[in-house]
Amino acid sequence: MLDIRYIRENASKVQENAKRKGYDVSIDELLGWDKTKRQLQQLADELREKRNVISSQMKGGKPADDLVAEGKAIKEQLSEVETNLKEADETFVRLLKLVPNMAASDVPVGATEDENVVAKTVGEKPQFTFAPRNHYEIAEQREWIDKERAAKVAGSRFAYIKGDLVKLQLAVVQFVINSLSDEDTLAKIAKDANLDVAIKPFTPILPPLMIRTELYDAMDRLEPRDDRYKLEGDDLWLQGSAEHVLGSMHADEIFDEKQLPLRYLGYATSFRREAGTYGKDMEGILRMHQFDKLEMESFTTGDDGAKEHLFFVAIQEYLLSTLGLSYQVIQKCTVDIGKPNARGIDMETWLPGQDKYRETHTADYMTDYQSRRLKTRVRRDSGALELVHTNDATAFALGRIMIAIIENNQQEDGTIAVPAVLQPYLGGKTTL
RNA sequence: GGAGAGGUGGCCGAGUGGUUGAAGGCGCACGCUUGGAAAGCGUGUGUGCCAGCAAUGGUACCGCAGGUUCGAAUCCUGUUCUCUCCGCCA
Repeated sequence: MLDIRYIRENASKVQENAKRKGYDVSIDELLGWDKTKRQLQQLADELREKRNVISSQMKGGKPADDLVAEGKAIKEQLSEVETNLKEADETFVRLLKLVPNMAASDVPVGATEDENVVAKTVGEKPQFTFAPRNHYEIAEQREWIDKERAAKVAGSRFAYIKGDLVKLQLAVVQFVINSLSDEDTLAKIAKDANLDVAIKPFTPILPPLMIRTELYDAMDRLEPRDDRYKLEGDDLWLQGSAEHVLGSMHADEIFDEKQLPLRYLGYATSFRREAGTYGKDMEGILRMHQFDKLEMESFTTGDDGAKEHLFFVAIQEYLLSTLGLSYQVIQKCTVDIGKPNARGIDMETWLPGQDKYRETHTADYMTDYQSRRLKTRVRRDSGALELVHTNDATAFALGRIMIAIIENNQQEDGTIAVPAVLQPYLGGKTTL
C-alpha cells in the first residue's frame, strides 16, 4: 500500500493516478477517515495517559477508593473510544489498501491494453519451407501432451506432459539456473545493457507452493480471489506465482544494506483458476490451471529499485535471445501494469503456429508498495531505516517457452531442432 | 492425530499484576586510554502512530487475537509457530 503521509500531501495526484490505472477509489473519503481515525487516536492516547498517571499513583498497593473510581470512569470512556477507533481504523485501512501504487512517470497513459507500447522488436522470425504447425499438433504427433486423460483426472486446463518434452523442460530449467547463478553471465548482461548494477548471482530456490491469507494479501496479489485456489480447512492458498512466496519470505525483517541486492530464482509450480477465460486459448498448453515457472525476485534499496527492474528486463531479453527466439518488448500502459506496480514490462515471443507474438514474460517493479505492508526494511549504511523495493520478473514460464521452442524450431517431420545452448543439458542431442 | 515444553529487544537471557521499554550479558557506535592494537573504563544503542522546525513529549508494542483488572510481559480463553516423545507417512 501507499504511505498515507504521501497521500495527504499529494491527494489530487494520487486520485488522478488511480483513475489512470482504472481503480475507482475516493481519496477524499480515505482522507476523511484518516482524519477521523487520528482524532479518535488522539482522544484514546489522552485517556490512556490519564489512566497511566492514575495507576502509577497507586503503584504502592492499597488502592485509594477515589482513584479507583476515576480509573473506572476512564476505563468506560476509553472502551467506547477504542471501539470507535477500531471501526474507523478498519475502514481507513480497507480504503487505503484499495489505492494503487503510483505509476512511474514514463509509463504510457492508457485506458485499455491496446494502448500498451511496443518498445522494440528483436530477432528474426524463422522462415519455413513448409506450413508451420502449432505446438499442439506437433505435441500430439509426438505424444508429448495428454489433455484428455488429464481432463478425466483433474478437469479442463490440465495436462500430462510426457517424454522428450519433460527432458526439454528440465534442460531449460538447468540452463536458466546455471546462467543466473553465474557472475560472468550476469556481468555480461549488465554490460551489454549498459546498466550499473551489482553483479550478484541469483540464489535458486524451491519455495513452498502454499501461502497464508495474511501474507498473500500483504503482497497485494490475493485479489481477485476468484483466480486463486483456496485450500479447504486451512488458512492457505495455492500460489499463483513464485513471486508470491518469494516476495513474502522476508516479511518483518530488516536487512543490512550490504546484504542487498538480494536475488532469488524460484522454480515453482503455479496455480491459477483462470476464472472468466472459458473458451479462451483452449488448444494446447498455453493457458493452464497449473504450470511450472522460473521466477526472479529481488530486494534492493530504493535507490537501486528502478535499475534492478531494467536489469530484470535485460535478463529476460538475454534468455530469449540466447534461445534464438524473436520477441517484442511491451511497455505496459497505466491500466495494464497492475495495482501494486510502478512500472510493468511484458515480453511477447513469436509463435509461428499462431502467427503472432504472445505474452511469455512479465517484469514488475513495485517500489515500496509491497514492502510497506510486509515490513521488509533495510538499515542503510547511514543508519536510516527504509523500506526495500521489490522487483519480480519471469525468467521462463515453462509451458509457454516450450511452446515457443517447439513452434520456432519445428521441422517438417515433427522433430524439433534443439537450440544450441540447451544441447549440453540433453546429452548433446541436436534434435528431439 | 495424541501427550508435553516453549515463543521477551540485533543475539543470548531475567522478569513477584503497579515508574518494565523492559535487569544482566553479547554485539554494535562513539569517546577515554595506547606509538598502534587488544584489554580496560565511560557513554549510547528498538519499532509504529500522533504533536513539534527541532530538542522533545504522548501513546502503543514482550508470537497473534480477545478477556479479567483502577492497572497486564506477568492472570484467563482462543489461535499460531517452534521443540521433544508417541502414532502415521513419501
